[in-house]
Amino acid sequence: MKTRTRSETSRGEPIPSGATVLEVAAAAGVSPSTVSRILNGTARVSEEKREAVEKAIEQLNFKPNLLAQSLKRGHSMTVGVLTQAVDSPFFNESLKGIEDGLAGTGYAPLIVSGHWNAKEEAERVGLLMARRVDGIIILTGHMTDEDIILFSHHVPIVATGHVFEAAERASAIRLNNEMGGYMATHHLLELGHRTIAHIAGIADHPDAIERLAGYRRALEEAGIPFDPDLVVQGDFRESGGVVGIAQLLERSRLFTAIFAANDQTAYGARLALYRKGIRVPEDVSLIGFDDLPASVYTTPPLTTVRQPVYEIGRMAARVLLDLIAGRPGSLQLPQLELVIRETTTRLR
Amino acid sequence: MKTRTRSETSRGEPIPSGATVLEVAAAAGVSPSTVSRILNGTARVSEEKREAVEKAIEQLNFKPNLLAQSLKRGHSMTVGVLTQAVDSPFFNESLKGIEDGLAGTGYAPLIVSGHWNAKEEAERVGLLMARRVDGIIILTGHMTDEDIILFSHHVPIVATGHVFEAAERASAIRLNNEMGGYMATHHLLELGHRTIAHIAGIADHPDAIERLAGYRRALEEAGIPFDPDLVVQGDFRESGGVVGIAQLLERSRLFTAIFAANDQTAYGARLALYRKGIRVPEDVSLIGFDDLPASVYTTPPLTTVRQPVYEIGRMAARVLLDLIAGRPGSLQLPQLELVIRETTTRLR
DNA sequence: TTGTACGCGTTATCAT
DNA sequence: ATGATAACGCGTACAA
Repeated sequence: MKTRTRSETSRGEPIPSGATVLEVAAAAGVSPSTVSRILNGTARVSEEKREAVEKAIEQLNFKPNLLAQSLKRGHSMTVGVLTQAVDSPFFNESLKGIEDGLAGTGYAPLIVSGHWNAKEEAERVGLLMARRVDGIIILTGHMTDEDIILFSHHVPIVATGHVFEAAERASAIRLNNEMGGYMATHHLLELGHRTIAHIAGIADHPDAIERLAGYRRALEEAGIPFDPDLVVQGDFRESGGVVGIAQLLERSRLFTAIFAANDQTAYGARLALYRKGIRVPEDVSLIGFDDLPASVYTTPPLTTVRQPVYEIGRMAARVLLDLIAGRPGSLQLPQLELVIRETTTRLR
Repeated sequence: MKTRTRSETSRGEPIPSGATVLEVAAAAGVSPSTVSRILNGTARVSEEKREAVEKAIEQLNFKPNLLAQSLKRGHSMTVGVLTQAVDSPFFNESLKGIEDGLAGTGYAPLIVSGHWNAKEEAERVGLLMARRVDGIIILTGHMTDEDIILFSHHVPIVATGHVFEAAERASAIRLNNEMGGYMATHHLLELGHRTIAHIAGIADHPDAIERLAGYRRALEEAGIPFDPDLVVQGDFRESGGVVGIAQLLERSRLFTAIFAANDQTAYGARLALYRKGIRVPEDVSLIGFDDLPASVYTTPPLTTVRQPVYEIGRMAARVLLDLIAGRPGSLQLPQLELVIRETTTRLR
């Protein structure tokens, strides 16, 4: 019969007990410093003491107190992540990228939400700093670039959805959203559409503004005058798409295609169209922006401009790690990509 | 002109500087203990010193180092959350509930992922313990109940998707999944369906097993013999729904309705049916389980059994807070609820 | 190679 | 009411 000498899970994972280096040292008959040395491989230790200590560690299920370690070493092995909403598929794609980018580095993400509120965002970042995170990733939001730079004087920061020039300890990861808006609209134009509506994103968000600019540039290039009646305000969420379609329909412009500022907006638009008995893509073509995982499973699957959200998160993590380590932190991002599925079709 | 005496954001949020109580004490001409007393309101302090200290705090932008506080006080004001996938809408609904349940309490969630892997889950929980979280919320997963009880000897735990009896410092939040499976199937039966397929969840997951049991009970009650050919294995994800439909169709049973083990499975099934030109709900009725936010926006909107995922997260947080405070921690959960939308219809 | 003593930043105890 | 001192658990300079 196998004797269970220490508490462990059914699969053999030891369960940390809360023992301290002192107790381990006492049990092994050595000094605490020797235990520390063995733990960190910071100096040579005689074989017999090493064995004694390792045995004691195992028997006591000792795991170093990361709080104490952090206090002593001056870093917490934690990176703060400011997201806007934990229930948003868009942000969570990035979160997954961050998680993967951090995997195996010993760093753990501490996630807080800003809810698109500049004041709340700043307060959350302050919280992260009080917890002495070693770096912060900011996923878009409404804080000003100046504020971010200000914060970065105290802790390295990587931000997405912001446009500031890279500073000493601050990097902005940006995609060419203007180009994305252009690509989406251009795709529609190529299919023969001439009356193309746009449901925009959050009013003052740089991404939203740029996508709209791309939409206008494509139109202009095709010699089609910009019609403000074809553009309605959205909010990057499904509900904005629903409302947007309602408004568009009220204005009684006969659009044949819609460019939604993001996929979630497109989902809402899709539903509103369905409610009105307007078929996609037979009656109206619909294109989104982001390529969320769910867009593969809509009916019909959504044509969209793929934004490498996951990769952005992953890259943000790597760049932040660079910044923390005092390295320059270069970034090379994948490009936007048109993903043609089944919600867009040639105008009959 | 307003003089800016200290560094702050454009909206007036002060930026923590990393000053210590010692520096504040020096600047105010008092002892560190007095500063601490004022910070924590732990004893009466003369008005003049209070003012001096508060001024020093403001000028230095002092914020207490939570790491040091935690070490000293013996608790970290952090609760660990073991989720399975940060990119899953299901788990993120709960995460949102947890976030809200923790709001205003000073506790912050530290989120780690187990990826449905018992070994990884145990390892992650160990990590959380090393970081000295004050409690842990486990969102389903594959760890055994015994392991969870074992962990709970060292730190309070609230778990969902597990069935163990409440222990001293461990609570399991469960819904009646069997009833849910029954409700879904019963709804289909009421609509006149007699050949009802089921795409199951993860093979050995208690929730999946119970939902299947509910399906069987409803069938039995209606006097319909159970047909194993109508049940295929899924995995709680969209891909499982796609594969499930393919298998079902191969078996050439002429089902008129489908009960998918969860909404994501239903999404996949919906797409597979669309690909085959099978209309929902005209040709086949489809019902899911969970009522994810996205289910409102599918075309057509998905009929499903609403599981109060958000409330579960919120409740988990409150119960854990109780456990941490040494209170009993009672739970009273909202019930499952049939949400009839547009993917189910009466059999012609 | 090993141990002692100190400091990380905070709070609690004990004097005064 | 206030200050000096010890302690939380760990890592490390220094001494041996």
